[in-house]
Amino acid sequence: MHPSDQPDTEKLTIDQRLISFFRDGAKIIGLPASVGEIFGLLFASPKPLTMADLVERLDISKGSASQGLKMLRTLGAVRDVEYDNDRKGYFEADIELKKLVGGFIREQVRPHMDSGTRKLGELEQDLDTVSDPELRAFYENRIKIIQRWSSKAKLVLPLLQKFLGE
Amino acid sequence: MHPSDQPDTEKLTIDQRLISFFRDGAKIIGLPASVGEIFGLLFASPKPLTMADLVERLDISKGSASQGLKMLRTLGAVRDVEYDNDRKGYFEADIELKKLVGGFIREQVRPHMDSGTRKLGELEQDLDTVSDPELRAFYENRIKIIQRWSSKAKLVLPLLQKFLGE
DNA sequence: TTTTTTGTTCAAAAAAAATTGAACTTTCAA
DNA sequence: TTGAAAGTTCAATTTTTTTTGAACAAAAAA
Repeated sequence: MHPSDQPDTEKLTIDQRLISFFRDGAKIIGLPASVGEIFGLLFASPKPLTMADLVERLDISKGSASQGLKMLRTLGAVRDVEYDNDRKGYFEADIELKKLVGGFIREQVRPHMDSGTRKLGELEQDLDTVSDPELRAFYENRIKIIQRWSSKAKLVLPLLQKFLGE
Repeated sequence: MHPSDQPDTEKLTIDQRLISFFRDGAKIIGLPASVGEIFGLLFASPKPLTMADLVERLDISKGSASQGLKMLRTLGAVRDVEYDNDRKGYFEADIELKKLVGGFIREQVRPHMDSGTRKLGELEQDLDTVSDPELRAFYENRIKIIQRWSSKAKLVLPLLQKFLGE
């Protein structure tokens, strides 16, 4: 019997736990685990970190670190900061929920919604090609249903942003 | 030059388009493409379909059809119906947004949120193990930030459901 | 019964997505 | 300039997820 009766999970440090927390969070919203880990480490760090820090502390490749940072910057979840008047780039996690959610909606949700809206339009065009009147009426109704969903979805996003902003 | 000057996408039938629409939608919310296709075909069908219909019309395996239907039933997106007083099982798409979103939240969102909440609790426990007071104060603040996010998230879901329920 | 039809399960195969790392580019200091 | 440090890119690899299909189980018809 081992001296410690604590389960495995008890041995993790706070920063390891934060990294794991954000790794899981990233997977949930459909982002690569490495992206979540990078954000987690930055979030858990009292001072800005370099790409080399990420590579070392997360044991990931330079490629992953570079690509992950790129994605996080695009999402507005990480920002470049001056530090140590050093030529290296330093990074910091953004902690404003409004900004994080806003970036996610802008980069991940909107493009999908726009493409969905476009496809829906194409669908409507093609109604003319349906000759059987009964089937056509059925499809018309189905398309109306999706359109109702779509207009709700379009209202929800700004509402959500408003709710999360402060 | 080919006689038709229509691009490829113009040749699709309405049901093919609906299948493609829901395949994309499924991928976006992190469900397998086949699950989206099954829902799409059911949504596009004026009458209930059997598993054999799905296998034939979507050209998927019996295994995929069975698993996909299972998931869709769990989500409350598809229901069993009596039809043709036939021994076979017949299925129909559910078209109530409230129910679709509710099922998704119940099956996919809540479990993740609960696990996140648990992890957050563990994190808080471990604050005691941080001896450096400055670092500890930093972590305390970080955890507070996540807790604020978390309580917002917990308010958002019922709000969302209320908004979507007619 | 026995046979046929219907549906499920799950190990293996295929497909998709993430990650690596080496080659390349950029930037700055010497 | 040249060299070294920092960062990016992307084809190849690894990992993860999805899909398949054959074996199995359940249920009803013959």
